[in-house]
Amino acid sequence: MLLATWLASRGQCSWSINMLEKLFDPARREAQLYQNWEQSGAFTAKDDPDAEPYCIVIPPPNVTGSLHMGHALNNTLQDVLIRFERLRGKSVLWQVGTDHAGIATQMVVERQLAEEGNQSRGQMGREAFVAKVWEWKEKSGGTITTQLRRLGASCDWSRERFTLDDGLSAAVRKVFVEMYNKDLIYRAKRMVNWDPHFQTAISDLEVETREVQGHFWHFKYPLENGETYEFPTRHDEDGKPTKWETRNYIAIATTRPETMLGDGAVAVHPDDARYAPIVGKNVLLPLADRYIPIITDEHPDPELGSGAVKITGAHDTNDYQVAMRHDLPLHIIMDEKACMLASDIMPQKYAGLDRFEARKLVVADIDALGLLERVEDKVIQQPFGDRSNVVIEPMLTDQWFADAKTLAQPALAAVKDGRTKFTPKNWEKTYYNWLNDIQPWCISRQLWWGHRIPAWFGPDGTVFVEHSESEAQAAALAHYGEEVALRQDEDVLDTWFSSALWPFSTLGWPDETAELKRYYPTSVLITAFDIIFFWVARMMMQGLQFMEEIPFHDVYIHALVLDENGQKMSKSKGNTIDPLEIIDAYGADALRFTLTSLAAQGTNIRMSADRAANSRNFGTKLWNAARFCQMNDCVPVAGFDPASAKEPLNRWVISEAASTAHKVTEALEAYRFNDAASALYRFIWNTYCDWYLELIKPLLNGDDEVAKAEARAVAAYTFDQALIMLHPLMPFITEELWGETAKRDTLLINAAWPKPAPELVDEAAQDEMDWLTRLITAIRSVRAETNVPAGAKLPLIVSGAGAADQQRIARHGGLASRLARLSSIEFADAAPQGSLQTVVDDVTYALIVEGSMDMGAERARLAREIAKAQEEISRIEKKLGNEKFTARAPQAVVDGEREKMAGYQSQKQQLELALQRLGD
RNA sequence: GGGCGAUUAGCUCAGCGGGAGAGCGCCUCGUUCACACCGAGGAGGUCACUGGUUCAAUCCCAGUAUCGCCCA
Repeated sequence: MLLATWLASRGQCSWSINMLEKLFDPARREAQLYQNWEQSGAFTAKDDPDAEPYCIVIPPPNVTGSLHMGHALNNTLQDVLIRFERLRGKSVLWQVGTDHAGIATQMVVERQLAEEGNQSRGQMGREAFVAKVWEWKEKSGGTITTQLRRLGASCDWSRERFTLDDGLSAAVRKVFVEMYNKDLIYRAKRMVNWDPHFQTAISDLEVETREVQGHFWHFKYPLENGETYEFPTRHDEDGKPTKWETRNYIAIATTRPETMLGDGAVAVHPDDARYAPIVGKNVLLPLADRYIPIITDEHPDPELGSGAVKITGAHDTNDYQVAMRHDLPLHIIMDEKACMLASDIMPQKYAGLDRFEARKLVVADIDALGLLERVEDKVIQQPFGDRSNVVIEPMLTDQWFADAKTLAQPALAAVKDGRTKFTPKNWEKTYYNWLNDIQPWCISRQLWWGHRIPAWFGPDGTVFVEHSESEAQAAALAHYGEEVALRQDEDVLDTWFSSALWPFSTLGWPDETAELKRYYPTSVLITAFDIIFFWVARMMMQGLQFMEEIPFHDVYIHALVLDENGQKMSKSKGNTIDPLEIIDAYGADALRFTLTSLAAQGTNIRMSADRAANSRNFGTKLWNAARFCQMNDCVPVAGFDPASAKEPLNRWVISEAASTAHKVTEALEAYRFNDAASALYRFIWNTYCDWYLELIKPLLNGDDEVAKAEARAVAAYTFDQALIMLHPLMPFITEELWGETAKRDTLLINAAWPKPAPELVDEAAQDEMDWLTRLITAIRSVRAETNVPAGAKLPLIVSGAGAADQQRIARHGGLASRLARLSSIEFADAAPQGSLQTVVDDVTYALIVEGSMDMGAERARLAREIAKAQEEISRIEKKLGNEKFTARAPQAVVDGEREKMAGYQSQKQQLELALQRLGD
């Protein structure tokens, strides 16, 4: 829609007629403002070949997700950068979308089916279930994208992608096939983390190791044929055994007793002399009634427990390594639900029992045999599924793996040689550590929701990895020389497998689209540290593999959002702060500004509603400044050139705006979000509202039409500058004010960011206004501290002023009078007796109070001031007295100190005089 | 066990080799024509500790203590 049409169609095309309301009402206006942006086409990437491209791909939220504080921070920061670069005129693409979240989504839909009393997943079968999930996705999958809109996220919704879209699915298949053909993907029987609840393998990263209170059960495994050996029970200081006992068993300890049913050996360290006599002999595995050997291996730690460990090759990662080294049998003793699996080696009584039931029974039975030596309480490290929250079981299963080690090498190199940079830089170390120590990546999942693995098996188990079933059939025909029935692998791929392709698959790969050409590599990836391994590293691997180019130039790692007590927010703790509640209460701008100003590099963020209220107040301050401008006809003047301003006051605020623009630009370019926020806060609140608007009031109410016109133009110009610069952080209120304060050619979202303008920085004007504000502050301070009634207007006598100061006073006396409540200003040789005095830059300013003044308070105040000056003098004296300092410090620093010294000395002198003049 | 980070005002946190800062809270004063979601003024800090480097250390280095996170 054309802007003019749009402006006309708004019910409130009233900028020149209606006063602004007293407060901005986010709840009433945000949705409309958002819609205006979206409908104006501002979110869609410009097709301007001259514009520099700028692209961010969103970390795709789970399709099941709803907006939490982490999302709010993550997307606020992205939107800040996106809006900033859009204002700078770049061709901006914020690529948005969601991922299918295999386990999470399947879980949600299964739960829903159960609640609605439907058939279960198993009953309805794969095809019907997947159809149900799609149904769910269409109906409920868009929650988070709606919520992102409420946050103000200006992403390109026209390009929204989903990891299971046709295009992205084709990309996944192509990647899988190519990696398989390059031996970067293979199928193997290996130890994986098995989640008995979801009944699927999960990756190492989806396992959370927690310390829990557990037990260490010490069992005795009797030696075969009743053999015995001498086991040392006491040692002297040198570690030589001094006492022995005769044993007919070997003691082992375990935290998972039920696994003993699958033991293949007992291992001791080769250097462990205690067991040397029995190495190579067999022990009877109790309950199972099997004999297993005692072997030596480097794995057992002689210091730990008895020094002997049971080896369950198929159910423990370390034991698996030992078993492989010694060719031990791998007895699989559990099924996919982690129930004891009936087999030749499984005693009947345990078959079918849940692992924890089996554990109790095994312990009881061992005890009954007199083979339970003792039970020790022990804090153990236990693996849990991060989604299922059940204990993960290491299991030996057939899975597909990606050769992460090979993929990692280019990914490491790209960061080492600086093609991709992390901010803050220290995260690079984390990235290196993980990639250097990377394990094969298990990419198959025993789920139905996801990208089904494009592998088909022939009757004899030969595998054909192809893009489609027909291609697999063709390959099979070539292989067998006849048509055969093929069976597709049942498994789907890890969701992260498709997410790893996100930066290029969303841009159209494998097609060579214009977007891919223009926006890849993307500019920056913004994410939290907990996703470096899951996602950042994998995107690096796959981007370098398939695009032969890094996926992003920068990676900005932001903090976690904690609650106000510094605790990680979690639903189970009940300490979550819902970003939508903050938006409801204070507006999206307030939430965004709060998060941005707290987003300092390298530290976590503590979020509380108080902070949001403060940000809301900041918005209100801006709003009221706009009302003030409106009331005083401060409207933008077409073609106004800020360099043409004459009044020092105006030149000063223009100067401040320019240097704020410089600061904010630098801060955002360096991802120093909090610095950008504080520079804006300072400029708008402290400079513009507290001083500039106050200072122009006399002008606006005066008769000098030329001065008035300049003040109006400058007030409007600098206010516009503030709106533009604040827009990335607080888009709604700034856009509203932009539209309400003047007739505009464009929406604020498409306005032009201030260009660097060093010529607008006027140091003389800055000095002069700095002096004026210090003078006003000094007089106010004297008045307040000596309890002068707030409303009283006092005469001011200036003494000791040179020509320059006299001129300044002549220029700005009126302003000072108004802001410091003076009735008159006169010059004199000395301050009158019994007046209130203050010193600014060697000049004494005396206030004449009528009647009796609070002499005690004034004396105390002057004494305090003098003491303060003396403190400074002493400090600098000490410094200047140090010959090494004057000899070695840079001349400018030494000169600076001398100057300061002189200043403090003369100030102190003046103050002492003032104290004298006060009389007794 | 390995790695990373933190320790600055009552609270939450910036800063970072040459004069200790912000917001909130607190105290005093103030509703005159943008704003009480406000204005003016003020109090409050051996910048965790111990050493070292330096003319100069809150800042750099080493160690100690406490706390937090990640990995095994």
